[in-house]
Amino acid sequence: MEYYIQQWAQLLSKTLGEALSPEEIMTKIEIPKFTQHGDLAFPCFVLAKLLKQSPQSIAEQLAVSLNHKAFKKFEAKGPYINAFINRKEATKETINRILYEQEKYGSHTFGKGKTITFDLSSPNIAKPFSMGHLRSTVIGSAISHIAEKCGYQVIRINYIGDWGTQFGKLIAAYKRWGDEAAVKRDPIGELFKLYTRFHEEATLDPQLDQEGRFWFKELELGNPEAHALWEWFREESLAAFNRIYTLLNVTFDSMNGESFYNDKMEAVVTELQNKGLLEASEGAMVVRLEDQDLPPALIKKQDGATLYATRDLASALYRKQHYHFDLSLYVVGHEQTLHFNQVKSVLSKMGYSWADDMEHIPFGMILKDGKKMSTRKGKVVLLEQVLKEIIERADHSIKEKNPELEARRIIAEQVGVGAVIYHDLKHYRRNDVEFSLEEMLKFEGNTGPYLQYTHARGCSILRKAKVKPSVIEDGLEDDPSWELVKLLAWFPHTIEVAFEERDPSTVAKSLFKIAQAFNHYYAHTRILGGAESKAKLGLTRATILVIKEGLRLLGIQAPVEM
RNA sequence: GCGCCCUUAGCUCAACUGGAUAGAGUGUCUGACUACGGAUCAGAAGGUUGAGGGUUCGAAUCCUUCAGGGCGCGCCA
Repeated sequence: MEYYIQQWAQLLSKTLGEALSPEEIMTKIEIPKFTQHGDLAFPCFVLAKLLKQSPQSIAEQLAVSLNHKAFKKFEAKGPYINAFINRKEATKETINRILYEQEKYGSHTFGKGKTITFDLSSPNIAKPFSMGHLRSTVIGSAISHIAEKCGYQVIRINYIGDWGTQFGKLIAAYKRWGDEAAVKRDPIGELFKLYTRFHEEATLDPQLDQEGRFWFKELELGNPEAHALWEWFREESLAAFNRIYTLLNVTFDSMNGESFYNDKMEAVVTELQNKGLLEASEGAMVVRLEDQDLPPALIKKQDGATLYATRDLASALYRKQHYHFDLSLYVVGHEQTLHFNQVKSVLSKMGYSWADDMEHIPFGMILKDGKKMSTRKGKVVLLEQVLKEIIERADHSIKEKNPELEARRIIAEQVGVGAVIYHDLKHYRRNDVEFSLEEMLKFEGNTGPYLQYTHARGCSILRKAKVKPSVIEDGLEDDPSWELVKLLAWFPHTIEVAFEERDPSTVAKSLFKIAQAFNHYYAHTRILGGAESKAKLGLTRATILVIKEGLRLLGIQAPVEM
């Protein structure tokens, strides 16, 4: 599709006697909203000033003088020139390219030789895996796939929250009210109960907070009892997280959590000291950032224990040394924007210019009744519960619609999980989303299962056709197939935009449109048999290849039957 | 109080980053050949883009004021 824009821009530039460069024209060319306005449009307003004529008359004059073999015709419509692409040629080219490249279609090379580290998921041990963690996991994972498709080498880091005052609190809570057998039976549930109880009682009894701080300090000092408890909690939690990651089909290259940086923090603190950045303030150690219009970053607490900023500094340094990243992306909720800016600023002050290569990718929160879900008060929706429920529904649905399907359980998982992932990724990542189980459990309309269903149906046709077209000789011309082909042709560009914007929803939206166009096509055209059967089958196969690859980028499976 | 973000159909969201008649999904109502899989398709209804002002050929989009909401703002992460 970009090819046509280029061609037309060159042609326009030439006929205008180079009053505008092809590049300038290219940025102006747009895709018309209405099909009767053709495939590409050029608004003539910019020319009005240059040529001192009305845009309407410019459009009229230009339209008649244009001529290019890739285009069927050019039409003036008010101040616009509309271009109509030669469909037969374009459908053939596009379909054949997809059939030839298959799952490679849409790849780019601009990331070749460069490395990106991803900070994603990063759940807190001691807290259950919530819907909020789902966002970081799923968005981060999708962007990392998209980056790979653009040629980058990616390193997925799950920076587990396995260190910090919350462990002191958890240890204190366990020592007060804990029951070993109960924790063994249901680790996450029980630990979470202890955690919320701690926060409830701490509001009445400030003594508790002190106890929590005390135990964290002990943990940092290497107290064996504290350490053993911490280790136990950590293992149990990780096992539970891994169940979820398996379901979500997410993998990591590093599970180095915050605790990994314990022995690397003192070095950071001394470095800050040596560089004269550290200051005592109200008993704590801080780096002042007034010149950046930011509040000071806290490096050490009054009692000498470290804070998350300290650990984030240590981990950033480690990642740079270890992975030599060209870009370091942090997929973290937007409520941490300030913290992230502080960390970056401190690194800059330390003289590390690569701090500019660190990028926060914020996303909106999942709200409940318009409010943030608070872990501390126990008001969270647990991802595992939601997944369980939705897989059950998918299973039920398959039983009803496709009773003889084998491996129902596996497909049900793919469909259910696909619904959850897609529901998250279809929204622009920065918007807050209101949590609605009802909405998430839907399998109709703009949903993951809709895309999967479209894919399965396409596969079904190919099975019946008993041939797998790998090249077609003739193109197609009808409206429904043309609309579909245009969308398929834009797919590579979509990938590029999705990467640049670090926005998986771009891919999700494009897939939905493709599926919609295919279903429309399918409903109005007999694919098997008849004239142009081979081209139509080719288009079908091209479509399912793109849907499958697009879903893969989003982390969603594409079953051939469902 | 200060800073950042948000407000589009009943609901959930789009709109190629300033372009033609603001579009989908869902919900409501109505239809689809004994169908290449009905988790689909077609149609109807639904809007002063939170309010006012400004910038220009042109504004949901940029600037400004106001209203409503969210998040953050030194010992949580």
